[in-house]
Amino acid sequence: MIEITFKDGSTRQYDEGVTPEEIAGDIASGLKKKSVGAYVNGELFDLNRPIEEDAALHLITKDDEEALEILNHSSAHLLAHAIKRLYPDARFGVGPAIEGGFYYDIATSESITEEDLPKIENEMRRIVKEAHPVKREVLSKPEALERFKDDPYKLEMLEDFDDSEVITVYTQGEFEDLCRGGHLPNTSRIRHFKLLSVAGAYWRGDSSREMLQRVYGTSWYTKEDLDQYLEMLKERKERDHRKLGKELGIFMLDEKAGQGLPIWLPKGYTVRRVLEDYVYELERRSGYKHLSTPVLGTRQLYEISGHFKHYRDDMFPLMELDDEAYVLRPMSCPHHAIVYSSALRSYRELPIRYAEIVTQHRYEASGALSGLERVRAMTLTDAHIFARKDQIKEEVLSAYRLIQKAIDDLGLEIDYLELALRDEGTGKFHDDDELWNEAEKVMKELLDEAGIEYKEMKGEAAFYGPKIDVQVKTALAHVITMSTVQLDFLLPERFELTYIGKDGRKHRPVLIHRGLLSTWERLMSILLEQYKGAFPTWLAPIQIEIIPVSDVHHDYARDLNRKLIEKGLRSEIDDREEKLGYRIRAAQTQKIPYQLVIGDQEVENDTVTYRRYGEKEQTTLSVDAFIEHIHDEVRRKK
RNA sequence: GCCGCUUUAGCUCCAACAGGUAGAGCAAUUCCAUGGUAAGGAAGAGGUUGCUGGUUCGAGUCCAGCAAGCGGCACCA
Repeated sequence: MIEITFKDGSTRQYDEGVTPEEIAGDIASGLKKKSVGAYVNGELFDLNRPIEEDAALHLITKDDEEALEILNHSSAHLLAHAIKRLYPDARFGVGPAIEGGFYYDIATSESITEEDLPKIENEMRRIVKEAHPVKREVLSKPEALERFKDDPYKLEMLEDFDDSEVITVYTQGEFEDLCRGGHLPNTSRIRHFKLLSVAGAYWRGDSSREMLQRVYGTSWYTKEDLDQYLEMLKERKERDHRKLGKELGIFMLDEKAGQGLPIWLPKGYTVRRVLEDYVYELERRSGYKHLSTPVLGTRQLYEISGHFKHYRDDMFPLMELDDEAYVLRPMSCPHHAIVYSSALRSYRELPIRYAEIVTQHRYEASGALSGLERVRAMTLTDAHIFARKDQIKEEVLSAYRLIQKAIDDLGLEIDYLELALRDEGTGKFHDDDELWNEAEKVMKELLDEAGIEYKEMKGEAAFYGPKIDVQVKTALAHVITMSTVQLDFLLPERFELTYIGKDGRKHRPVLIHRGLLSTWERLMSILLEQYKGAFPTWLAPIQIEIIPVSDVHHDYARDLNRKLIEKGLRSEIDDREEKLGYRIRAAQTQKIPYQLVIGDQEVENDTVTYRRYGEKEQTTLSVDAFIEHIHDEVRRKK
């Protein structure tokens, strides 16, 4: 007999070899149905895995977070099982559960396309119906090597195991797979799933190795959950910034203009100008000095900075002429370092904060380009803070607070922070250990002291130093890097930057790189998605659409339009010879925040009647009250 | 860059899917209708079917190469 201790501290006696499933059934039949796995002394157990010794048992039910992972993981096996039947020569890489679903990496002689997915799904359903028990088996490494001798990918994975490590194999019907588990005890427990797409994926995530085919799918415990997830995917398409950007005239891409080189259309540029003005003012108030530097720089400049050595693959190639060579700048820190060094600096001047709206060019891989989200020419508000070492913490934190404010003003939310650190021995980072250790230590300290949580990301640092990346989540759970604060001890060395200290001697300042709101391109893609194209009034390219009922109201409407524009508002008039309903519909489709219908009543009383985008209610105000109303919204960034 | 898919009028198309020489809706244009909160009516116009080759008597339809876009991977603001 063994003793099982439950969550609430109570205990019960069972025969040795009892399974979590049996125990669940012993407690309540409903619990047995709901259970999908268990923790036995903290170790993840399958429901049907025997417990051999006294243990603390925690059953995982469908309501627990881990439950979906178990389901998706089992679904991946189900997928592989079906593929193996349909493509007998298939070999398998890895097949994990991921956020929102699962995938399996597969090598077949015949390529799988999306048209094959229904066929594979049907086979999966057949295997579900066949209700195969899922059995776990422990093997020694030599046994495992023998068992998978025909599967090169599994063999390669096995090589990484220690000889002493527990290796497990899961079998369902004629299909078996090397796998850590846990799994549902029977294929019949997978019900509501759908295969979503096929894509290529490098074996072991290594671009120098062969590419496998990855089939993506999603699996849920109820039909409602599955439908809801599929609905979310549909909604994501509806909100896609590329679709909205085209419909609303925000930006365009053109093959002849160049891949990854977006063109800002008048409406998009209007929004961008509002953002630029906003950021300029925000920075001015926060002690930043604005300047402007060129898009081209000499090769020498980027050799000094180290970009030429560490960043060359991301740069457009050299332009050589006469005796000089130039590059399109990928970053603006070298220019700002030059400006810093153009005068003798005193410790009293520091920190010096330079900000600039810069256009940068980066040679992004063609396959990485995507709408406004990944481009090759980008414009952003970039800043570099030159500070004394004793000012680092305060400056990094105040940069972070500025970021928080800007993100909040835009109606977005910070999801989490990443602290990107270096990974020694990759060659991606400069090699002064002392500088690295010091920089990483300060960053951790200041975050810890301020009680700010973060995720450490090894190997994600910039080549010149560690960085704090601010991740923002949109309305559709789309997480993206929005802002960054980077600590750099290297460039000040490279550019031999100095300031005169209290002691009359020269000292080295530190450089803090600060990216506030990503790039205007990426920010626009996020805002389009966030607001589904319906910009808040302060950002909207057209804030007011005036629609005169008929010809007799044109003069009043035009005067009104002029007046609104005069008052700094973005107003437009639609006096086309079309029916009222037609023009109202046009204004609504363009998601214009305020739609003003002007008829006899308005002309007579010198008023406007407006309807907000998406609402039915109509409000009549005097012209002056209306202007004040809009100005108030703009001030409050609504 | 890599794997797969896609590419027909300004936009959107389950039009032309046994290869016979291009069809619709919307938008735009002109005319008629002067209309109070999401599409009034009519007419005409608009395409070397992404580009370059090939197969064929004949190619939007088949084949090859290239380009761009999309889904991922790798890379990343």
